[in-house]
Amino acid sequence: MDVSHLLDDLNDAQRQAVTAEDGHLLVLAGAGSGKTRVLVHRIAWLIQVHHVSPMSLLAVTFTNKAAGEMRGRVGRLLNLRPDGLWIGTFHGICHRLLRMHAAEVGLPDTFQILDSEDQYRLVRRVIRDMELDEGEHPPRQVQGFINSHKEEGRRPKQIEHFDRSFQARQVEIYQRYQDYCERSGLVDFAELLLRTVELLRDRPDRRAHYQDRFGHILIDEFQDTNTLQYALVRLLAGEKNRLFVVGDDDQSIYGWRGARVENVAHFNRDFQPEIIRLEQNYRSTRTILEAANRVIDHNDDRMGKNLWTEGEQGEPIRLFGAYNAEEEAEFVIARIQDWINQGGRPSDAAVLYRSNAQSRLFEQVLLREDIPYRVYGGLRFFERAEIKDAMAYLRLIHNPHDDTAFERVINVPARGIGEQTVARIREHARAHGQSLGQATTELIAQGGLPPRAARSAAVFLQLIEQLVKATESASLAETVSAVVRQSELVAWYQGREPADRAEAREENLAELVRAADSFHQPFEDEQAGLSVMASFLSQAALEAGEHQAERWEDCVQLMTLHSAKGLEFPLVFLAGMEEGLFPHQKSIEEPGRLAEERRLCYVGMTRAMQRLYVTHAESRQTYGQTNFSRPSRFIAEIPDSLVESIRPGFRASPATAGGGPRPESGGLRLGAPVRHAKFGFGTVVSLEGQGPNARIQVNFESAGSKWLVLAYANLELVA
DNA sequence: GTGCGACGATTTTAG
DNA sequence: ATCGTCGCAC
Repeated sequence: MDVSHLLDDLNDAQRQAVTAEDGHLLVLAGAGSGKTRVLVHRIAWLIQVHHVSPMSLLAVTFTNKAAGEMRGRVGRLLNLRPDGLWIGTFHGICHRLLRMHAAEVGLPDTFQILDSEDQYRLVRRVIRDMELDEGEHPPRQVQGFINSHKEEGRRPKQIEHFDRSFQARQVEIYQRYQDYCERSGLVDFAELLLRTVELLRDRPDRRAHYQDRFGHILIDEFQDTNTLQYALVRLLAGEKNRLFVVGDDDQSIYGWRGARVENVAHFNRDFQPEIIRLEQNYRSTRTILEAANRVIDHNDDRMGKNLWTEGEQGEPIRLFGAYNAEEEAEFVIARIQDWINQGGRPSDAAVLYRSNAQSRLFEQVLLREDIPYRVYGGLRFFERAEIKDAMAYLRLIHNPHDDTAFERVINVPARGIGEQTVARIREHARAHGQSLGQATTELIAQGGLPPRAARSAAVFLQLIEQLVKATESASLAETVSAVVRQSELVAWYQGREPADRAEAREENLAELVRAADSFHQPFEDEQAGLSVMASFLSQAALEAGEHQAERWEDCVQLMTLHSAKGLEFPLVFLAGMEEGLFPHQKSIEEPGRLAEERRLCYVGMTRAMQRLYVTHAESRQTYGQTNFSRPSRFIAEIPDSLVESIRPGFRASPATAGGGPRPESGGLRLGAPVRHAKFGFGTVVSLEGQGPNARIQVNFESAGSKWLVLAYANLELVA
C-alpha cells in the first residue's frame, strides 16, 4: 500500500514523530508547528502501516472541539470512518467507561452529570443545611476546595485537618456533598475522572482489560493535564502500552485550574520517552516569532525550544500607547477598518485581552462603526438559564427522584411554592430517606403542608406525571417540545424580563427542540444500553455547545487570551498591556503566577500570522474607578529593534484627539521621583481613584513598594 | 410568597 | 460600573 501521502508534506521532525518505531514519545510542539497534523498522521500511520486495529487506539484531548477536529481529519486522511477508534476528551472517555461499569463503581445506571452550576447550587444547599455561615464558607470557594482535592485524587478521609478547625468544616461539607451525590446518583466533572481512576486502580481485572485493549495512547495538550489525568494515563499505559504525548510547556496557562506543567517532566522521568521538538513554525513572520521567543526567554525552568520559520521577516510589531482605554479602542478599531479597506476580512482580525470586562469598549466602537463582530465567552447554549430549566424538567421525566432538577424547577415558573415549603419537603425527605418528589407526594397525602402550598405542589407533581405519561412513547423531540409548551417557561420569562431578553430565551427554547430533533444517539451509548434521553442529558452536560447561537460568518473576533489558545489570525491586537491588568495584579505577587502570565503573553503573540499590534492605555476605568498604570513589563521584554512605536502624532478621530483627562495629582505623574517623610525617596508607580479616594503606589528605594492615600501621604515632588 | 433596593465582590475557564 | 445575592416591605 502506498502510504507516502502520510509523510509527503511533513518536515523531518514531524516525520520522525509520526514514524517512531519503539517506546514512548514526547513531542514538544511549539505554537504553530503542526502538532494536530502530527497526531492525525500518527494515528493514520499506525493503522495503515502497522495495521494497528483502530479498536486499540485511544486519543485524548481537552476539548470537544479538538476531539471533533481530530476525528474529522483522521477520517479524511484514511478516507473512512475509523470505527472503534476512541477519540475524546478525558471526561468523555471516563464517562463512557463509567457507563459501562456503573454497577462496579457503585453508580446507578441512570447516573447524571452535574455541571459546575449544578455543583455550585448543591454545595450551597449543603452549606445551608449544615447551618454554616456562607460568609465564612463561600460556596464558590468550597466548590473550589472540593474540586481541587478531587483533582488531586483525594476523598474527604484523605484530607488532613485538625479537629474543629476551619479545614475540618470544609472537609465535612465535602463529605456531605459527596453523600448527597451518592444518594442521588450524581457525578460532577472531577468525579468522572476520580471514579475511573479508582476503578482502574482497585480492579486488577478491569485494569488488565483496558491495558490489553489500548496498545497506543495519544494525548494532546499534555501540559494541561492535572494530577488525576496523569494518574489515569499511567493506569492505562501499564507496563507495555505506548504513549504518544504532545505538549508545550511554554503554553501552559491553566495552572490556576489545576493543570500541572510538571507532568511533562514527570512523564519524562516515569517513561523515558524519546523527545522530539517541533520548532519550525508555519504561522507567523520572523519578527513576530523572534519577539515571542525573546519574551518567553525571560522564564526559567523551560524545557527549551526555539521557534523558527522559513517565512519572511514581515512588518515590525506596532506599539501604541493610548491616553485612555477609549482611545485605545478607537485606535484598534481604526486599524481594523484600515485592514478591511485594504481588502482584508473582518474575521482576519482578533482583539485579545486579559479579562472579559475589556470587551465592552471595543464592542461599542465596533457597533458604532457597523463592523460585524463576535465576542467569545459568556454562557454557552446548555448553560443558559432557560435551557437548564427545560433540561431539569427533562431530567425529572427521566428520573423523578433527581433532586437537583426538582429543586431547580419546583417553583419555576413561580407557582406559589416558597422556601418554607421547600424546606419542609427537604426535611421530610431527609427524615424518611426519600427523594424530594416522594416526600412531596407523601406530605400532600398526609396534609403535612399548608393548603395553598399543598395545592401548588400537587399542580407541580401532576405536571411532571402528566408529562411522563404523555411522552412515554414520544420521540425525544416531541418530549422536549411538550416540556417547553407545558412548563410555560416562555410566558414566565416574558412576564418578568424585558421583551428582547424574553424573546431570546424563547428562541433558545425553540432551538432546544431543534437540537433534540437532530440529535443522533452515539453508537457506543446505544451499545451501553442507554436510552436516547439519557444520552441527550449526558451530552448536554459534557458538551455545553457554542457560545453564540448564531455564528457570524465573517466578523471581528473579540476574546480573552485564554480562549485564543489554539487559534490563529492574520491581524492580532494585544490590548490592555498594562501592569496590573496584564500581568494581572493578582499574578504579580507570586513568581509562579507571573511566569504563567508571561506564557499567556507568548500564547497571545504567537496567534498572529502577519501583523501584530500591542496596545496599552495610561488610564482606564476599573470597577467604576479611574486607574493609571504603566505599560506591561512584557512590552519591555520585546526587543526595540522589532518594534515600531506609533504614539507620536496619532489621532484616532478628530473628536477624541488629545485623549482623555490627565491624572490630576499635583504633578505626581507616573515615574515622578518623590520623597516621603518616613519612607524616603521613591518613584511613582501607579495612581488610582480620584479626589479624596485617590491612592498612589510608590516604589521606595529602601522601604519597597507602598500604597498611600494621596490626601494624607504628603509626598514631596523631587526636582 | 413575591418583588425591589442595598451591599459586596469583581482574572483567566473546558468538561 | 455591573452583576448577583440578601434582607426587608408588601
